[in-house]
Amino acid sequence: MEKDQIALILEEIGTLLEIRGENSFRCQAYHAGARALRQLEGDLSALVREKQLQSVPGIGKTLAEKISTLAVTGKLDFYEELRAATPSGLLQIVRLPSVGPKKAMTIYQQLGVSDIAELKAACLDSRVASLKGFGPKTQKKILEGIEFLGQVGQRVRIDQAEAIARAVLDELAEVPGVIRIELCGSLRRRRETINDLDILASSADPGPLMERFARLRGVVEVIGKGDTKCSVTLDRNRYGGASLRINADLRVVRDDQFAFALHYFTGSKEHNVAVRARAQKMGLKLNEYELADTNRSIPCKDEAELFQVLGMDYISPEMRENMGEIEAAAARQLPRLVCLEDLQGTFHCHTNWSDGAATIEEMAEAARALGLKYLGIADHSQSLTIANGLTPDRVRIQHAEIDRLNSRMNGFRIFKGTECDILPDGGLDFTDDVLASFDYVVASVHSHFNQSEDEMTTRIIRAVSHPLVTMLGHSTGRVLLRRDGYKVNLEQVLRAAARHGTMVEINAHPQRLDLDWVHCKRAKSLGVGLVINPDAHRTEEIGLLRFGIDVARRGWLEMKNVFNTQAIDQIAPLLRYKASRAIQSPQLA
DNA sequence: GCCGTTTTCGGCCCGACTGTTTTCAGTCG
Repeated sequence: MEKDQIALILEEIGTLLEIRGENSFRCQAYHAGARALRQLEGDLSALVREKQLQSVPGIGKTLAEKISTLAVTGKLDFYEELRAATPSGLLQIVRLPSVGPKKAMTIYQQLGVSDIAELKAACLDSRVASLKGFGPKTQKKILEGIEFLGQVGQRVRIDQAEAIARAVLDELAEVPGVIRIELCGSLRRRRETINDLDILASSADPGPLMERFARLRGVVEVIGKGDTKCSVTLDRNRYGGASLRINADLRVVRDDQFAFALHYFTGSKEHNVAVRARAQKMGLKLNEYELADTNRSIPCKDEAELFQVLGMDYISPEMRENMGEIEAAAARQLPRLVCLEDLQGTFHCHTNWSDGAATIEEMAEAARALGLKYLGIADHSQSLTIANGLTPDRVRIQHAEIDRLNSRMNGFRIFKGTECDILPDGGLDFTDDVLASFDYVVASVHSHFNQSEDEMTTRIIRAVSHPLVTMLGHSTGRVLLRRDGYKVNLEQVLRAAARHGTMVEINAHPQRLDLDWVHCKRAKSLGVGLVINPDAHRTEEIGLLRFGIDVARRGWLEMKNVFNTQAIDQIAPLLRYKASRAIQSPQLA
């Protein structure tokens, strides 16, 4: 069984134990274990085989045994027994807002209600409101929560969340008395999908901000509102887009509390716990309002000062996942993360020669306008007829066109590339002599997504082992929140890429964003070269590169790990390097 | 259930808010 599946089971065990009223720290341990597993770099089966699971923070003796059992046999008696003893519908019920494990258990024991449908019926004839500790408002919230479940998926893509957040910040910034205001939470950490918006502001007078927030243009419901904290549901259609709902929280603090609150509400939770533990060891107390020793508060005007007092270098929000960043910051060994301004060009863009909307020249001019020094054109290859893939004859004509454009583009270079299909058997969609006519080759899977994991892994490894393949395109084929990627053992693919000097793409399109950040970090440690590509089909999509930078930073990448930070005069010889290396070392081919 | 430069036992974040109460339990982040 794979680690993501096992993580889901650990999470479910944690929730089931909560419903049964188990010690909350024991429940937490299962949730923490699930998260540790998800963020695990490298091969789970190897860790299991070598009995090294316990070396992973958050996984102790018990969890290591249970994970091993699941990994090897795909079954776990402890889990089966828990499931048998607790109606599975309760797992849905505890996810409803304002319902937690205690209320779920009360509903089950007092009313015999064990799934959402029964709960809805119980609310409609007011049986829920009559329970001790419940009332009409709770019942109404539960009903609304059931409706909400029907109409929305929970997470939202980062680009969508960001657009709504910008509109909200613009409205709030006008409110008199606002001193500082920032986005926090997973959006500030630049995760690929976002659950809700967290906004933090400082002001000596929170009242007007709270009022304004509850009346924002996008608000369809006020979930809760106090003196310093307010929660609302926003709908994007109030800002002119298609309907998309997301919850948003605003917290207002005094300005001298802002640095602590910003760190606290940025998270991640795991990072916060670890930082607080570090503070405790230093005899300090850290919470969302202050840092203090036994007799006095230690003022910090911003996060940089906060980290400094705790003996650490500044940790960028993207790295705050308790994945080693605290130790690295304390040892003054944090990487200098790559940033958008470091990018000199990019390699995976389409034009109207295949399924893009713009001409080669328009794409090149758009890239130049963004400050880039070169652009790689990688239109689809011949077998992708649905995207008007290029035949070898059209490739030759396109190359002549690129030569013509290059002859008059001062200080800018268009590189000749292809996004060449990886055929079902791992072969490539052009013959070697055609492939050799390009400056570089991006190899991608666009067909036969439902091969077995072994077939797909073998297929992709064969492609990245080819001496003329420069980089692997979108490595999992996922479309975020719409479809999972194909089944592939990325660990093996990354190892093959490292062995053959083939780069792996970070696809910057916010609908895709593969390689994900965990594998990105793994690729770095395996010595795989990464390249950030927008997969642009229109001129304005070249700007999507910034979402690829987010992934790179979450994956701890530095300039030297990202190929397209190289200056224009370095690029051409480096693109030829792999082919020449293969010729010199034929055993690699 | 995890963890250890004060601990192999005893901590593990805790404050805001809501809805139900009439002083507080449960949820949430």
